[in-house]
Amino acid sequence: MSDIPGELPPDWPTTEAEARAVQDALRESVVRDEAGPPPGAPLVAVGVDVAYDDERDVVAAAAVALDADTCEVLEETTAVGRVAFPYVPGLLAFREIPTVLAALGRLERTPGLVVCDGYGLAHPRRFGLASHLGVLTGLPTIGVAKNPFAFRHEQPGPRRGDSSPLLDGDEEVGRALRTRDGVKPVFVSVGHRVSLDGACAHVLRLTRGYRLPETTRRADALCRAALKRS
DNA sequence: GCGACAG
DNA sequence: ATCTTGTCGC
Repeated sequence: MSDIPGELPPDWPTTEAEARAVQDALRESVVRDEAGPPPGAPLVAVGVDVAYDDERDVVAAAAVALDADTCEVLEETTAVGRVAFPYVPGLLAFREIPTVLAALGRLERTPGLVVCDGYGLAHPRRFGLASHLGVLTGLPTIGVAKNPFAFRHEQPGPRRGDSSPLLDGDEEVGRALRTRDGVKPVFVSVGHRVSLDGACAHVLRLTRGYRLPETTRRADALCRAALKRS
């Protein structure tokens, strides 16, 4: 087994006020001055995602480890749990991380990079899901979101690889990155221990013929399947 | 105060 | 996220 803590810290919050306090306490632990794994070198890239059944109050998470060079699947794990937190914009981590951590903890390999669904530093308190998961595991993480959340951006150029800054006021908190010619961009932000340039480079490298990187596509498919089987 | 708002 | 059929296009 990898040495990822598969369980939650003892102070895991149950109320919105506690959750915001946890974010404020942990946000300074985000490491921003590491370049992260060099794009192009051998890398185990892990995608994580979560699916919900609010009727049954069930949540399923998946972690899929890929060879970043070939996108070959190396390993897949899942975990099922109870929905422990409502969806509140800005507090997504508290809804997703418990089950994601359980799935990650079942991985044999240690991820070189974790690709999350959502945001990292592009967050009202600069501590979105990807940053939170990074701080809890110590792993390099990035966030790839399908929507710009509350942030502004100019339309990037039309070609794959074109990008424009994602802005909170005048601060660049992420990037709108075109992964396919003429297709709506994805929104990339730093989670932990990776630069923004590196994050975008990895996203492009992990994207093969679809808008979303293979890591998130695989994780999305797997957690949905795990939810049905549960 | 009101609306918008990752998944 | 999830509810949901067909449909247009490469």
